[in-house]
Amino acid sequence: MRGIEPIRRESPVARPWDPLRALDSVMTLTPCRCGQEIYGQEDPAECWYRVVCGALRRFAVRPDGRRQIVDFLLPGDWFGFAAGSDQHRFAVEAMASGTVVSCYPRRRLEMLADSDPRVAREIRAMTFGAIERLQNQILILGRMLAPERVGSFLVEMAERCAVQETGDRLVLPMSRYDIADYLALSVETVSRAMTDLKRRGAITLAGTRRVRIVDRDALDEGDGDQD
Amino acid sequence: MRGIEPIRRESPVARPWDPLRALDSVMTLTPCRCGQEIYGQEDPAECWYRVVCGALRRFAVRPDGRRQIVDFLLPGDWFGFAAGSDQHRFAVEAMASGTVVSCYPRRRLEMLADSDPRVAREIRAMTFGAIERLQNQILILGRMLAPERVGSFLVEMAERCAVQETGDRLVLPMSRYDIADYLALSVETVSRAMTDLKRRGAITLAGTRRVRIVDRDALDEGDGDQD
DNA sequence: CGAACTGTTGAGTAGACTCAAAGACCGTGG
DNA sequence: CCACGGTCTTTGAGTCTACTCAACAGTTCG
Repeated sequence: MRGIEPIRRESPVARPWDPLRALDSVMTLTPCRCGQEIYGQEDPAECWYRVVCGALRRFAVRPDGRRQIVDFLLPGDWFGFAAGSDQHRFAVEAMASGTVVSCYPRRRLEMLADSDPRVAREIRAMTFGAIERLQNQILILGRMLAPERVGSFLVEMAERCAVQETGDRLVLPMSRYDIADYLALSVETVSRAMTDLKRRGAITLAGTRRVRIVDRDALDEGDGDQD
Repeated sequence: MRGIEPIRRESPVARPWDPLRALDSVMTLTPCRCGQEIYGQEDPAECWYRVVCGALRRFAVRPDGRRQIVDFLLPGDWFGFAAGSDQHRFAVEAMASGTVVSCYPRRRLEMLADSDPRVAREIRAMTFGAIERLQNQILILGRMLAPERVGSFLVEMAERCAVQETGDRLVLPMSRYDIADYLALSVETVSRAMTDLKRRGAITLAGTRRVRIVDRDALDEGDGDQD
C-alpha cells in the first residue's frame, strides 16, 4: 500500500490538543478509484469530507455540457460543506487512484462544534482555508493572458504541495484537460502556454506532469515585458 | 438621514434568538464617504466587519497597476476575516455615499464564539455566505463570452439585491469600471455587452445604473444560439 | 497489439483588447 | 439658474490573443 499513507498539511508538532483526534470518533474512511464520484451536483449534503491522500476535483457541469472546475482538493483540504443549504452545488470526483477521504456526518459535527469550542475553531480554520483557495483562483482567473494564468496556477500548486524541500519540483496530479477547465481555457491553449513557459526558461518539464519551477517571478508576474 | 436605515438581509421573522443582538455589545458603527477606504491591502486584520447599508468593493491591486475586484459587499454581508493570517490580503472601499459598516474586534468575537455556540454558528453561517459569493464569481469568470459574463453578473446582483418585489428592477451600486474589474474585462467590452443585451431584449436600461431584467434565461444561459 | 485517451502543434477565424474620440451625466461655483 | 470641468459611458477602427477544427505523436490499458 505504498503512497497511501495519510498526510497532514499542518505538521503534527507540539500542539497541546489535536482537534482532528477528537473528530476521529465520528469519522469513516473511504478509499476511491480514479474517476470515482464522491457526490454529485445537487446531491443532498449529509457529510463533510477531508482529503487523507490523493487528489480530487470539485466541479459543475453547465447546461451546454462544459465542465468548470471550482477547486482542486489535496491532502488536508476539507470539502463538502454546502453554504447553508442542504444540497451540494458541485460534484466531486477523485483524480488519482489511491485517493482516500474521511467523511464526517454533518449533524454530528455541528453538535460537536456546539459542545466543544475547539472543534468550532477547527471548523472556522477549515472554512478559512477554503476561502483562501477560492480567492486565489479568482486572482488567477483575473489574469488576462493565458501564459500568466498557467504560470500563476503552477505557482499556486507548488505552494499548496509544499515543494520547498523538493527544490521546486512538482508533480501535477491533474491532466491538461483538468487545468483547462480550472483556468477557463481550451486544452490547446494550456498546452501552448506550457511550451511557451518552457521555451522561455521559466519551467522545465520531465514527462507531462513533472514540472520544475526555474524562474518563479517570471511565472506569476506574467510572461511580461522583461526582455 | 433618508436612505441610511439599516437593512437586514434575513427578514427579522420569528427567530428565537438573534445572534446579532448579542454581538451588538462589542460593535461600533462607522459611516463612510464614497471612495473611503475601510482598510488597505496588507493592513493588520484586527476587526471583522458587517455592511449595515450602502455598498463596498473588496479588491487587490496588482504589481502592474491593474485593479481586481474580488467581491462586492452589500447590506448584511460580512467581510474582513482574513484566512488565519493576521493580515488582510485585499483592500476594501465604500462605493456609495451613506455607507455604514459595523466593526467587531476580532479577538472579542472569537472569545464570544468560544463561550456561546450560537455565536459560533452565526460565524459559520457568515463564512458560508462568503464562500457562496466567491463560488458564484468563479462560475461567472468561467464564462467564455463577454455578454454571458455580464448577463450572469446582472442575474447574481438581482438575486443578491432581492428584487423579486420590485419586478426585476435593479439599481447597480457600482460603475462600469467596477464591473469591468470584477469580471476581468475592459470597460469598453462591458459597455458593449450591455448595449448588446439591451438590443437583444434581455434587459432595458433607464439611465446607466437602473436595469430591468426582461429575459432572465437569456441572461444566464448566455447570448446563446436561440434564434 | 489495437483502442482509447492524453498531449502537442498547425491554420484560420472570431472575439476582446488597445487607442481614440465624442456624448451623457454630475457636482461645483459663478 | 446656468455654465463649467470632470468623470463616466458609449461607439468606432485596428490589432492580437485565444478559440475551433484538424492532424499527429505519445501513453496507458485491456
